[in-house]
Amino acid sequence: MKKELEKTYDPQQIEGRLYEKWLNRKYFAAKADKKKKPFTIVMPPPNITGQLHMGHALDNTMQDILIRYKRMQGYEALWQPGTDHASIATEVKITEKLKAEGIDKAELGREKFLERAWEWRKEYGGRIVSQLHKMGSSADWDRERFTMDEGCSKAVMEVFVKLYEKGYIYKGSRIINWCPVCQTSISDAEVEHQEQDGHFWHINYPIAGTGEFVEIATTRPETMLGDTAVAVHPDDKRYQHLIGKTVILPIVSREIPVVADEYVDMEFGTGVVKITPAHDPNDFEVGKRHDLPIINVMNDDATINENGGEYAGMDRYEARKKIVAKLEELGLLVKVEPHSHNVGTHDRCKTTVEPMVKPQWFVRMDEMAKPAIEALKSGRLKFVPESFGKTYLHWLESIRDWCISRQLWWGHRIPAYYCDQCGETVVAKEMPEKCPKCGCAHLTQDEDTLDTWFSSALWPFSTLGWPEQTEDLDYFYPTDVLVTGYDIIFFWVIRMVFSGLEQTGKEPFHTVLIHGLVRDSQGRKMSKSLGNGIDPLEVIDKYGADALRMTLMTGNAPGNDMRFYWERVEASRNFANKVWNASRFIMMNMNDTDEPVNLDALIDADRWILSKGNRLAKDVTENMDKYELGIALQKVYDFIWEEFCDWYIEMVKPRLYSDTDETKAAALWTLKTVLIQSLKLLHPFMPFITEEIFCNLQETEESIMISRWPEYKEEWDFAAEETAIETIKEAVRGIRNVRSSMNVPPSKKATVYVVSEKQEIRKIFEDGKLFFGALGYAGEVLVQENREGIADDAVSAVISDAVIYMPFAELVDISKEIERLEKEEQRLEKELARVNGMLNNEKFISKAPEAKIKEEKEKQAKYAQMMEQVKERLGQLR
RNA sequence: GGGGUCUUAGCUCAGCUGGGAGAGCAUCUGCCUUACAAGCAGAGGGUCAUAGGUUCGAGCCCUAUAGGCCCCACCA
Repeated sequence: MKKELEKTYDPQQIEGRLYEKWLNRKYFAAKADKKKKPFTIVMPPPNITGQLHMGHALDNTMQDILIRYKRMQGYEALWQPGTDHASIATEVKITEKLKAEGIDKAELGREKFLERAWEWRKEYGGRIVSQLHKMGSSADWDRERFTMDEGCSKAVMEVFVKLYEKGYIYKGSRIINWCPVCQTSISDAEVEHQEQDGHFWHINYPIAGTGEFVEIATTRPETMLGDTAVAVHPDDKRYQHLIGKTVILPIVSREIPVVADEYVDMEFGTGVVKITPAHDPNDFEVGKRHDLPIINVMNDDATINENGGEYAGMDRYEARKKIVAKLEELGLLVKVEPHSHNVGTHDRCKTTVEPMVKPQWFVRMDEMAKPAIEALKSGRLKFVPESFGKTYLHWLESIRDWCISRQLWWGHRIPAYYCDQCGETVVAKEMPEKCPKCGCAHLTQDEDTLDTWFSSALWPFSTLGWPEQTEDLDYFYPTDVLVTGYDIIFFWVIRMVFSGLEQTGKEPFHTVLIHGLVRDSQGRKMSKSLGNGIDPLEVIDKYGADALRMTLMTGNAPGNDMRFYWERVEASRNFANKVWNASRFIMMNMNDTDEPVNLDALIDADRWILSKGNRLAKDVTENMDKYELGIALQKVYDFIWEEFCDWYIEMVKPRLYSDTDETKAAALWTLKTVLIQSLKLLHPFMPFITEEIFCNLQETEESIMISRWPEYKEEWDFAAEETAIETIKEAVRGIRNVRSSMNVPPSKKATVYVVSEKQEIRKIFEDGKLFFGALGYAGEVLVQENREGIADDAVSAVISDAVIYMPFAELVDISKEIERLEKEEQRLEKELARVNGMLNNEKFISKAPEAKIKEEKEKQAKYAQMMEQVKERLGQLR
């Protein structure tokens, strides 16, 4: 006897057990197998500081769905997992923790700090991984990597040295974004522009040797301490006479030149700009063109340094106040206007960044951007949805050099060594024994580490063994699909593409599948500060991983944000329960003799559902291949709930409950076959419940996840039977409709007459009498050619090619019946008007495709026929 | 300033290559029908933002407008 299932589905009881089973049986393991085609996804490595949030849940669900789908299709599917050291995020957390213990990072020193960091990694690095297990993620965990493990570090050194030797990596003193709180440089991508209300201070600068002034406007008065020029537009008629003169910088009393530069916008402000090369990227460029001195006036924590004279030691904003006050006192402050402008902030700590000139390492982007642009334009790389390709192109086309050095300790230390004696710079994978120039044996390694994204840019190939030419690299690389949120296209996707192309000559993947953000029910971003985040683990505890996965996948198109509602999780859980109970029903009715059934033994209803399921497999596969995961899931959902449960199972019941029915075995075979097929289609989305049912149903331990994905079968296509059953469904709906409008309870059975002139229609109902009667609450079903013997006042439902009559002796309400028929008449009139309109249009006839015309003609005939019946009934009743 | 995207039922959203507007939730009416009340059956509810255009035919393609969101950008 088959094992009986519990009455309601309880995910808690099965998820942990099944995941253990999958792990033990090594189902997730992929190996290079030349007989199979590979399919590879690299998991975006979560930060070791991280905890699973909805974004991870969505991201990983999508990847798991694709991996499970491809695995079932017979691909050697590798989902390569790992974690990211997340240099700055982790360093900040460790520093905070140290602080709480009363330890100062600087006092602790680099060595000891790194020891603590590795301890941290050991303690927390596995946390998020075990949380991903709860989602059902079928990644090959035995291959788990870490961006700072030996292999990845080796890849980083290799790339750094290669790019340096090629001249693509260089060190230079340039203006960079500096975070005064994190005390490190950051890249352009890490700067977030925020609109802030500020002021526009108009200041008079005295022109040297005259009693005149020139009025400049600035949003950051404190930077005037570092002014080394004043600029006007070369064509500006107002200021021609000033070019070449000098002005006296107020407060500082430095004499600085007036230069002409096209950067100045004559229309904006006063048309005169103060130039501070050390603290503004544009000014820096202007300074370079005019060979201006660079005077840095700030310390690393954004306090004013010794170049700021009496303001030294003050915070930049305090200095601003003091300087404005001083200018006012000197009578040089012309006016103050409110002004809103964009301020660059550090995306991690939200501190306003300070542009500063510092020696940093950069990656030259111009050459490497070209093939990355070409990859998209040629179609070798594509985004889903496509529109993100434009974002990608736009960024690459206007890309600037990438500042990769960070003044942090946790990360890959830059492999540059400086000779203590002659100062020579040596870039090498390992510290050289002596200076190649002067032979000195004392070299010191660069103190800086690399941007965390430098190592993640190599992730698709470093995890597969590169720079070694491993079998895995050869087999699994290039990978196939990259799944990620649109928020990290710039940080990560672009850098992987140009790195992949530069190092391996190939795009690291052919498709980038983009998803949006999971927001709260009010559409707000989930965030710690708002406290509106929903913990995926809580959802799993309450409703199960399958319900969470389904919630994240339904009703959402790629790239769009979605809102999280508990109601939606409930709906998903309800579906799981539905699947569970349908399976339970089937198992309750199965007998031990599992005899094979010939297709010839099937009746119309069986063939109908088989045919529907067959086409479903085809449709779902097409959607999956187009990455329309939400649509695919919706189709499986609709099929299981409506067609299979609400219709087919109900049709089959009278046969199963009868001891004498000869088609019982056929019914059971069909139930089981279609259920298994549906479970397989559902498995990528809801792995746990499908596994549990599949194994119970088949009495096997062999997982559904390694079963074959359903394929369309020609011999399961039954067009005629589909039409037949659709006719019966139409009749059943008609009956239910009539009964419902007359408030007839289901317990009240009636004789149902099916009247049709067409022999083939009568046959359909004769063949399906048993279940048609059950679905239509019929005491008895009589199929006949005309309405002989049927009371005139019997209620009726008109369907295509037939009329269904139900005599309710004591319930008749003719006026209601007429009302209903008149409504039907109106509906048909509208339909006919539409169809006739089309078919009477000569242009439609001459231009529309033939198939469409034929379709409309068939409809016309059908509606006309129904209309005739309705009119006839109305005539009789009136 | 540039680019993207959205505007569809009361709410949240689907809608594939143009060919009779869909789902979930909510609402209303009946049902404890021996898989499931986390259920079954039925019903109501939409000038698909607005205005033009292309087409035999537009929620879908093109143009403009309005509003929302997002990204990028060196107007000090």
